[in-house]
Amino acid sequence: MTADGQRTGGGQRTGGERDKTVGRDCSIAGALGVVGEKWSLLVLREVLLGERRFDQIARNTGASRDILAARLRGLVERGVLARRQYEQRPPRDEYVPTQAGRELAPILLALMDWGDRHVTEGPPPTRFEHDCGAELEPELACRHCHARVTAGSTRLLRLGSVG
Amino acid sequence: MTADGQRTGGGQRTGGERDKTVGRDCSIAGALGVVGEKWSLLVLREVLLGERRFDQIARNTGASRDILAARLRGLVERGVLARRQYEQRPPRDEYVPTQAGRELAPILLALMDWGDRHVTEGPPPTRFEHDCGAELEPELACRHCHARVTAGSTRLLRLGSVG
DNA sequence: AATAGTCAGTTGGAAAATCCAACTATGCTG
DNA sequence: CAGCATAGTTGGATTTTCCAACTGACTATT
Repeated sequence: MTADGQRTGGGQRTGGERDKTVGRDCSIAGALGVVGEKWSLLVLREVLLGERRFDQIARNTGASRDILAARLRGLVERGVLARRQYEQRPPRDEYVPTQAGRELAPILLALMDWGDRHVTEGPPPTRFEHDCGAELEPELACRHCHARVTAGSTRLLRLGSVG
Repeated sequence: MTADGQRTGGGQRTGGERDKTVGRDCSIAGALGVVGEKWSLLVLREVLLGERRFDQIARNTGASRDILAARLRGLVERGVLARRQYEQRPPRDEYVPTQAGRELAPILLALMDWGDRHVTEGPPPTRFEHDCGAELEPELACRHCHARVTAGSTRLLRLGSVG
């Protein structure tokens, strides 16, 4: 689990193996290699919500404690979370998001929005308000023209090869 | 695997079990219950890229054929993909994205962007151009004020409970 | 000082998911 | 019919995950 996987590895391969039957060279696969394991994104959700202690994260995600310990270790290794002592008397550590971890927040919000619209029945269980005062309805936009980005509004410039 | 999971189920639970030690009621968990299994998002990537045949998807993702068959079946059941005959003479089916599936494209693009910036070394293996002519650099924006949405620009209005 | 409680994990063994190569099934083509 | 292509399925090995119970460090209580 030597924090490699990147470039060609990554993929969906859970462990930290070496490329064998790789698949397409692709940063989606790379990203999933870092946060795509079971429970990782839910752990990150809790941390971003401010829940930073082991027991709470375990309770709120539903992950079993051994897997949670493994995920936290992995996310710290890969730079998504950092571990910090927040109390000395009983020496206690907490997990906080790194910059890279905070930059996953939009992805979680987009996933939440999709889940609200396509899987959750009834009203959204969790809701956010944006700084502008409106209830958050996120959408992906182009940084340049600020128009919405959808499946049909892009054209492929270059495609990663299939290693 | 009765396409339930939703509301409270979903979670990270891979099979289609019933809530036991659920975790927070949350549409992120719900969404991951639909597309969070290993390989699902890479399969969707291929389908959205236009690769719609079994063998190609297998090759381009690196998933083994049995798992791929299970994923395709699951994604069709859950309404992310649809199966359609594209040829009669040798009767052949292809997998195409549904509307819900196409609406996952922004999430894949956001993941790709994050991967480009935080895990892939070197230049992005895959690049898109937006309709506006600029190379795509996606960001999450508020549908109302069109400002960028980051980890710090939202406030929690309501939080799903921990079932 | 013993006892109990909290927190953050670790352990061992069972269950489930994934991997892999080989095989089947269907229809076409020569 | 033999050979090829596509789309899976099968069986068995390997890897992950689950689960409950346990450890270890420290604090609070009596």
